[in-house]
Amino acid sequence: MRKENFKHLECSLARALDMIGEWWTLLIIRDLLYGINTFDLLCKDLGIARNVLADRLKKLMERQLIEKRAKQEGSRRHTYRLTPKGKDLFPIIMALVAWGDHWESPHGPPIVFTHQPDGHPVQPMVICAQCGEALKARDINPQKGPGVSDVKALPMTLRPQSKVQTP
Amino acid sequence: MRKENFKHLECSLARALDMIGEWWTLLIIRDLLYGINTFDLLCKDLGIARNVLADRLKKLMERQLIEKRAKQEGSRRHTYRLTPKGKDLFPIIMALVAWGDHWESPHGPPIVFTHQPDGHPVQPMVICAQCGEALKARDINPQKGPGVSDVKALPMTLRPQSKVQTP
DNA sequence: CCATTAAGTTTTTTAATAAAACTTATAATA
DNA sequence: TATTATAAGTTTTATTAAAAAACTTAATGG
Repeated sequence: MRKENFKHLECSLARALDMIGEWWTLLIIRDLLYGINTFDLLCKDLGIARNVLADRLKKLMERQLIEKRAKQEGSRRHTYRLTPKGKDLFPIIMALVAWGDHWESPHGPPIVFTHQPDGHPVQPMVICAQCGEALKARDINPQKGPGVSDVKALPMTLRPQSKVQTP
Repeated sequence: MRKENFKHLECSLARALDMIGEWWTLLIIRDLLYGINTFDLLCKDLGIARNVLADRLKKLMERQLIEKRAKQEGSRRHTYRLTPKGKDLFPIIMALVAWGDHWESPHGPPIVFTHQPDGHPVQPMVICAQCGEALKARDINPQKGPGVSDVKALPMTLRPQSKVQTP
């Protein structure tokens, strides 16, 4: 049967993954951040099949994460650019890179990112902007929010008749 | 042909996605964080097919993001738990949730996460732990790191003969 | 004007997903 | 104790997506 999406879940993680959770998508966004921004460059850099790249770019445009611009007026040669919505994924990509550096790079990071103004190595960390503390799972509690349209689609722990205990 | 992995890329994002980039995987980890931790509970909560869930759990165990424990000694009823490596994805999940709340939840967030000790709504933000600044793409520059084993697998912008310009 | 490049599309093969039925063992209940 | 229900998968079949390579169409560059 058809590959499912996550629209049946009342969850912003599911919604985010519906936008960028497909195979290759986050790597395409990474490349656009690097300035690798035409169809053929993306194709060559990632080693992605052309039909798959075409599909992903189309979906990313529909979802308004990227846009396509003609290099010259009326030309069919294009450049793909991230929209603000797409650029806003940059910090998350950096956090994933940091996770990969830490857990999956035994010989040291393949890429080091230097941070302006003084060029120190960047060290991504997720904090709560409200209180400044680093995020830890045990300090956080999920509750039903204002955007709920179907209680049955919430995670079990948040449904009224829930018998599952949070850890 | 077989669905590719990203081992041909010298990039910690690619390595992270090889661990958690498959369909469903991050939602399974989210559920484990919520305390939804048995096969049947996961199955029911997510609406995932049983064979796919079995495949994902097996891979997550191989990759040491989760582990399985018998509820009682010798029993076949199990509980799945995140390892430290798996738990370390929590801040990233929260950052993705925040992105989804911001860009994909026009009626407000479906779930609000309160933050200890005073229960204010959490507001995930990625900063540089070194200098304390919020991460912005323009302040960051990628450079070849110590873990590079094949220069041709680096992103085009970092290869010696590169002609692509970073934006 | 001719070769090359860019940006896809089409075709074919292979792999992954979904759904439902099935299996095996354990736990709860009458 | 016998019966039923639950848990944790596995198997089977149908559908969909991905990979690779060839093909198309238009625009540059020399």
